[in-house]
Order: sequence, then structure tokens, then C-alpha cells
Amino acid sequence: MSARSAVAHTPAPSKRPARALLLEAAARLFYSRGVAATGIDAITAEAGVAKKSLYNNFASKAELVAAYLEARHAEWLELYRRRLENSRNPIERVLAIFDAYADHANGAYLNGFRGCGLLNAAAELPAGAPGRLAVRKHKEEVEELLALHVADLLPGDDPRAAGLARHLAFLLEGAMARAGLEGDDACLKECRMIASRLLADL
Amino acid sequence: MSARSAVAHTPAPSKRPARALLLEAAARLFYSRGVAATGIDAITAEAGVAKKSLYNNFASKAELVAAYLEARHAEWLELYRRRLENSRNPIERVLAIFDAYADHANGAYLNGFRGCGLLNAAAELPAGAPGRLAVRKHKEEVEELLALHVADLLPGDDPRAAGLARHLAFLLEGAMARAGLEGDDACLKECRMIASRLLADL
DNA sequence: AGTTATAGGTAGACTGACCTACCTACTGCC
DNA sequence: GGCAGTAGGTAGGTCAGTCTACCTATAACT
Repeated sequence: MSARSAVAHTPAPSKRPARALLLEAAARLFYSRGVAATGIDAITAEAGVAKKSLYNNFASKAELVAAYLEARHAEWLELYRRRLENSRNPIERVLAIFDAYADHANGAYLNGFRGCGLLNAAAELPAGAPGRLAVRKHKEEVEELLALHVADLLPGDDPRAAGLARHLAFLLEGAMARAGLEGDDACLKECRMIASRLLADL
Repeated sequence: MSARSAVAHTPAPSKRPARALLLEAAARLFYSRGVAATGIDAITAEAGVAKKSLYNNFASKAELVAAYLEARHAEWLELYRRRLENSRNPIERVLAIFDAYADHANGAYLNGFRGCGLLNAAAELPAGAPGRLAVRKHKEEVEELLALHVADLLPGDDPRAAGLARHLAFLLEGAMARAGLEGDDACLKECRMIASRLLADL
């Protein structure tokens, strides 16, 4: 034994808090491999963090999954917010939502784009699970944002605006599903064109 | 001990072949709980079949999953075929595809409707997996069926027909995703109305 | 008709790997 | 001192997959 401690406790390879490292590692693995297929050990290894740190920050894997879902929701809202900043009229503000989806598709992922992380996670959860509820609320919020901007295009015709918002919401979600299967943003680009034509024809 | 054998080997509670029992049990459990969350033991128990019978009929769980995907594809085609039989013009034949989706939503499931079984399964598979490829092909086939009937509505305008088919495909898939989150066919009914309006406005 | 071979079924033990969750023991920083 | 981190181990369970041993129905042959 030398003068240094016998055990090499890598003390601080990163100064960042364990919680953030864990959330980022979980995001990478949950998205690319799926939630159920990703074990605790894989997450702590990917985060470069001790198992204990996971349970210091989250009561259980389920709680980590809930935090993951919340983070994906917040992440999308941020993509949307940035697109909204550069939008100058109602049509552009509607299309900002489509652009935010395309931005998601063009993010960096371990094994490529694989569709909406929230829908993918929901697909693994049993009916009635809290996580499924959260994803449902997220999708409803997206539709509400669509409805908000569509209402500016159709003042005084609320029913038609709501119908168009729903039409756009279905269109967008379907394109996202197909884009996930194909692994790129082609479907989303096409869907944006379809949407912009719909809006131009008003 | 009586005259009967000491060991009660339930000899034939069902005369049906084990393979069919297994495929049906796997369908129920994979759909309602997810593929990764459903273990071999749960499937054999649900099927009322010995574990050995599973490995007599399928080389591995992965092969059972592949058979499950194929069966869901065939099942949907059958729903569509029946709807097609009662369709008398191109518009009805397009809408037959939407009706087949609604029929899927109104099927009987262990814990309620939870969206498209193929998309849900794909969400659990890593990018590039054979199963994801199969689901992608299924969705492309659905779009081709849409394109087939749309072409009759727009003779001599192939590009517009292809665009409309894609529009309808996205619309339908998005409604299915939302319907799965909500647990009923309301979105699909609404989506059928949107589609029929699009077709009527041609 | 009676015997035998085979195919496909049953129950359940078992292996080795991996799962979640909790634990000890130690360290560096405020 | 106390908090939050480290490394690593362990308990108890479940996973996919293999295996033994036994049972039964059908078909084939003599």
C-alpha cells in the first residue's frame, strides 16, 4: 500500500449533480431501448453514477420514469417556444408546432430517431397507468396549442376552428408515428406541407 | 390411493392444438401488458399449456413475437376485407379502411383498448429490429390501400391522389394513436368524419 | 384385433443471467 | 458533523430457455 488510499474512489470525474446525470442517461436509454428493457444498472453505468445515487434521488424506477415523461414534455415545450419566437402570424404559429415535431425528429439519439418518446413510453404502460394519463394530457396540450392559433385564423367560428385543430393534431401525430417507423423526418416535412396547404385554403 | 393413477395429469382440458392456444394467449397478454412485460410463464399459464409446448412450436420468444405481429397484420386485413365487401363506391372503399380501424378499437381486450397493437409493439423494439420493419411494411400497405381507392376518385391526377392518400394515412394513424390514449373509438369516429368531408369536397 | 412407433402433449425442476431495491463502508465538501 | 457522493455486494425474485419423466391419441404394421 502506498501513501494514497488503497481504494481508488474516482472522486469527481464530473462535478455535475447525480440527478441530472441520471435523468440524461435515462433519457438516452429509455428512448433508444425502451423503458422496460432498460435496467437500473444500465442507467447508473450510463450516468457514471453509483446505484445508491439513483435511490437518493428517486424513490423507485417508476418515479424515474415519471420524471422522464415530465422532462420530455418540458423538452418539447422548449422546442416549440423557440419556434414560436420566430413566428410572425397565426399560420406561422400553427406551423411552429409542426416544426417543433420535426426538431424532435432531428435530435441526436443513440440509435437513431424512433418516434415520439412519450407515445413510445405510453405503449409500454398498461391501460390506466399514471404515465399513460400524463402522455394523454401532453397530447391534449399540443392540440390546445394548435386550437389557440387556429382560432386566430377563424375568428367567430369556434366549432370549425376546433375541428380544424383536431384535424391538424391527428395529421401531426400520424406523421410522427410513421416518421418513427422510417427513422427520419421525411413524413413530418410532408405533413407540414399538407398542413400549410390546409391553412392557406382557409 | 384409488384405482386411478396417483398423479392427476389433466389429459385433455382442451382438444385444440397448443400452437393456436399460445398465439391467442400471447395476443391477449402482449396487447394488454406489452411485449417486454409479458413473460413466458405468463403466456403458458394463460394458454393453459406446458412450457415445453411453447418451445415445441416456437424457437424462442422472439419468434412468438414475430408470429404475433404477423397475426395482427392478418387480423386487420380481415377486418378491412369485411368492410370492403359492403362498400359500393370509391369513397366507401376508402372509408372502409377507417371503419376497419374503428372495428379494431371496438374489439374485446383484457384491460380495454390501448391503440394499435402493431405500433405499440414497434415502440418496444430497437431501431432496425425485424419487427419494426414488419410494422413499417404493414403501415405502408394500409397507405397503399388508401391510395388504390383514392386513385379511382382522382383519375389522371396521380400526384394529387398520392398526396391525398398520404394525408388520409397520417390522419388515420394519428387518430389511432390518440384513441389508444383515450381508450375508446371517439377519435376514430371523428377522424372518419374529417376524412369523409375531405373526400366529399373533391 | 392387437402391438408398436411416433408425435405431441403434460407437470415441473433447474440453470444462469438479470431485475429492483436496499445495504455497508468509505470519502470529500460545506 | 452531516450531507451527498463513491464502489460494490446482497437479497429475493423473475427472466428465457432446457430438461427429465410421464401420458395419450393416432397411424402403421403384423
